[in-house]
Amino acid sequence: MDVHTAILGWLSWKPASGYDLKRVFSDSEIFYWSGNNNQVYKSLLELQKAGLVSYQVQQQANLPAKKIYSITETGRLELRRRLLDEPELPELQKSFLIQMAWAESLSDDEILALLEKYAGEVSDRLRICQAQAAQPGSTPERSAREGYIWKRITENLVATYQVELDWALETLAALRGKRYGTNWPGGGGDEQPC
Amino acid sequence: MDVHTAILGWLSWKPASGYDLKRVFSDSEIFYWSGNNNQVYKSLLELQKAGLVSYQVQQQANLPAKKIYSITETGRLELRRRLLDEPELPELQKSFLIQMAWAESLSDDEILALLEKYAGEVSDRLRICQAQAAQPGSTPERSAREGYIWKRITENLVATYQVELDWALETLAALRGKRYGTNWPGGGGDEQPC
DNA sequence: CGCAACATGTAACCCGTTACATGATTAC
DNA sequence: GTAATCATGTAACGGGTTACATGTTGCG
Repeated sequence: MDVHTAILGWLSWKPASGYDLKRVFSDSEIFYWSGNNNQVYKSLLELQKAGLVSYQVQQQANLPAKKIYSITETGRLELRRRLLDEPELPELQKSFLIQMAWAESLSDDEILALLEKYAGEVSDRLRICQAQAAQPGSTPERSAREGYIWKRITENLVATYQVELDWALETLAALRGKRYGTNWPGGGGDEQPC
Repeated sequence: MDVHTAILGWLSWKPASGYDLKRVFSDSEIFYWSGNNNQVYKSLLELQKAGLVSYQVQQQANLPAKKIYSITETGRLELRRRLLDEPELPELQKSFLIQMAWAESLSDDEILALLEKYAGEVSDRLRICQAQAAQPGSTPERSAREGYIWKRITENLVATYQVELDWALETLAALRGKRYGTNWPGGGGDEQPC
């Protein structure tokens, strides 16, 4: 999934400058992966050449001029086309699992320390996501449907980090108690401590 | 989180050829992201130059010769060092969420179709993960601790896909029923339908 | 004075993907 | 015969990251 789609999507909501886009992407949990100068400015140039976006220069007193980009009609069509593409599975790159996988040469204490660190970081991130979910106005809500979808998007991220945290804490507890047996806690093997 | 670590890790369990590594990585859910010729063979050359791995050529009747790579003592030390690195947060690239985010220009039916497709694919992947969890011998179990950790790794993936599936199904149900309100189903906002 | 925020861009690099190249054997 | 598996590699490309380059305003 490329930056172009993310930019077209955002501009289909409201116009923005390259700087705006860069900031909003790198601050966001969903779009973070396209939050750097190079991509944004390069993509905007390409999109503009392809006629999918256009811009107007806006002069500002005491601040540098900015290029306000808007999506064109062609751009809207192209975005629609991309939105209808086959959905892709999430790409999970959990490098921590690789660390765990080959941790046999580490001591119990070293593994526990890693897991604690991991749980802490996941927990921090979880709280950030929950906080972002709370602040209004930063997401589009042109219809009840759209508002609901955006709520679900943040819930998706929260839920994802939540299972990750649960997983880490349960693994931690089991390793601390040296409970290596066949599924003491629940029974089903799933993360749903009802 | 590079391929080097993944390779060193695997070789710390047992020796393998480039071909073995490539196959085992691309078939795996955890290591899939390093499953291509180029990376594996290039990494092996670099690791060997750095003295972290060594190889012996093994001739085979009726089959091409293969280079069996083993980890060196230096390699083990280097691996240990990498295992103790700060754990990284999982990198979640859920391009589907971007599709949902800007779906305002799509009709209800189009969005429902996307969600159904997504749920189907996640469900398929989930079943693959669960199946892989069942087959023994493919993962190291040099100690009860290691066996447990590998079990937890597969459980992590299963749990991750499970929340994703639950999320898709609940979103689907809500959109079908046009329930855009504030959290009808549970109450907490979390994915735990107890 | 130095640093952060505003604002736009470029250059170099890393790493992963796709595709290409070779060549023997086995199975359909 | 033609495709798949075994086995090793290279080349070209794409996309994302880091760092560089430039210039003003405002804050501590």
